[in-house]
Amino acid sequence: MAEPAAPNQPESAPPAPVPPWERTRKAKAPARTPLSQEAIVEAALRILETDGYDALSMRRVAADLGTGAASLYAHVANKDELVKLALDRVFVDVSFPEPDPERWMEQVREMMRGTRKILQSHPGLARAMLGRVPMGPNGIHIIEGFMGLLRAGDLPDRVAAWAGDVIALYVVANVFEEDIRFSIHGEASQEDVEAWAGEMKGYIKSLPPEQFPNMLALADPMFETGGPDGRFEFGLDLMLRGLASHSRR
Amino acid sequence: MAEPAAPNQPESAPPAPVPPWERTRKAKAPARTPLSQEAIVEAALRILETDGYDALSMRRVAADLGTGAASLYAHVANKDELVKLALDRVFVDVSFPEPDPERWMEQVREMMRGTRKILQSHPGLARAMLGRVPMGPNGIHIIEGFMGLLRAGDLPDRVAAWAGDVIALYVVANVFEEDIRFSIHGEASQEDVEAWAGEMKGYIKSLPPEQFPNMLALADPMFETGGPDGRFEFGLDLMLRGLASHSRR
DNA sequence: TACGCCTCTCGAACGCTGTTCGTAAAGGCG
DNA sequence: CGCCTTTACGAACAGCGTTCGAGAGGCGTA
Repeated sequence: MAEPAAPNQPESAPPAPVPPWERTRKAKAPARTPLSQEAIVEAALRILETDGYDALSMRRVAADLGTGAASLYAHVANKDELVKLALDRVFVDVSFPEPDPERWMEQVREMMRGTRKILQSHPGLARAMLGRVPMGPNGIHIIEGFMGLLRAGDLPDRVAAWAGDVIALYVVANVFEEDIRFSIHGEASQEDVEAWAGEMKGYIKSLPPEQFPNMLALADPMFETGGPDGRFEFGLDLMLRGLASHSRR
Repeated sequence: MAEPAAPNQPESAPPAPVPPWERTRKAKAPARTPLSQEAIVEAALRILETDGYDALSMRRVAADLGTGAASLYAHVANKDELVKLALDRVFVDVSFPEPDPERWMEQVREMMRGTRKILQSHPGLARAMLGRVPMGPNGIHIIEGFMGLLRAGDLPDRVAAWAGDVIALYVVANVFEEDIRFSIHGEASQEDVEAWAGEMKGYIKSLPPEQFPNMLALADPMFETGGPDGRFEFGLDLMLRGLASHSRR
């Protein structure tokens, strides 16, 4: 597929041989399909965005590029590296403000919200981030900016450095968990979630009170969804409160 | 394995037909290989424990049981259910104390340490927990106990309920991240980790100071490993400090 | 211009995965 | 003793990441 006349178009494939005049004209331009690392990474991101992590396979990326899986390996060592490249690529869009000691906590909150949004829009990237220090050319700037915000909080160095880790892990894990819930239960609507929560609540309340007094007491808040961001915000706030207790400011 | 007449032995397979006397003897006892859900779950846990998550495949479980993969599906709907069953099975070993309002925070700490240890000893279970509410017959008791501890902290109901989620997510994510690091870099020894940290620290310190002032300032604590538990304890403490700020006690 | 080199492409194949199907065998029951 | 339900499981399907090796195109040199 993807002969000179129509490079990288998955569904074209005219079986007719290329006419001679076209062939000579092509001799100058890159006649081969212009495969490149950048194109591959972008195709991968597109798949991640539209079809999720499980749909991301080397064969699928290659197919979207109008070629075979083997061709990718000339530009990318393996799938792991591809995912890592995609990860760093997406960090271009994470922004961070100039640290302001007066409102550093709110700034951290905003930065984490933004990071979460971006990870959410590319299901599978969260999974790819876990267990890695994403220090690509873009990632390293993000980390620098994040550390700047934490340092504005006048925290002990060790607290600032380690808290960065913990908070980042929380954000990533939060998105990953959500991804998994999607992939298990399907992309449930808010109503479906509420319905499921209601069911669970009913189940909890049917438990023997003498054996499960605490779950019974907490059944309502436990299954109060809090909207799509409520619980995320709560956890973020919990950690920021913990940080505040370290701050000398 | 090690049955009377040696069924379930992957490498035995005597091609000779079973002698008649043996055959009649068999008629009473369960002649078929005594496959059961329990045996399958236990085999799965054994694999998880010794060879990690990536080694856990239906074929491998079946092979360890001296049978074929298809046989498992009579007792287990699919791999996902198998993992879920294994998850609940392992929760038998999680213990939790009688809530003591005087030291509830320390009790939470201990319970989370124990949970982490158990998850660590079965790589892959952490992954299986993400995105699930592990409410099996055992899991539900664990949750009840955990909620009891949090309630002993005299927190607002919503804070207690949601904090349980957040803290559990943190513990699981922490172990999962560690698992992944293992599977990427191999089971690195403490010295390897220290060596890698030293390398990274050197790299950070070689960065242009005007572009990366914050990372430079935090390079040392950032790559101070803190031992195998240091960072986990720090994160746990961070969240408990946040909880303390909610406590009415 | 012609040739050889060198890089990129990519079909085919390997060994792995989870899962399904259909057959075959064993146990309990009439 | 024979039927019938339950269980076992080899073979196969569709997918995966990755490797190999043949072939094609562009470029530098003669």
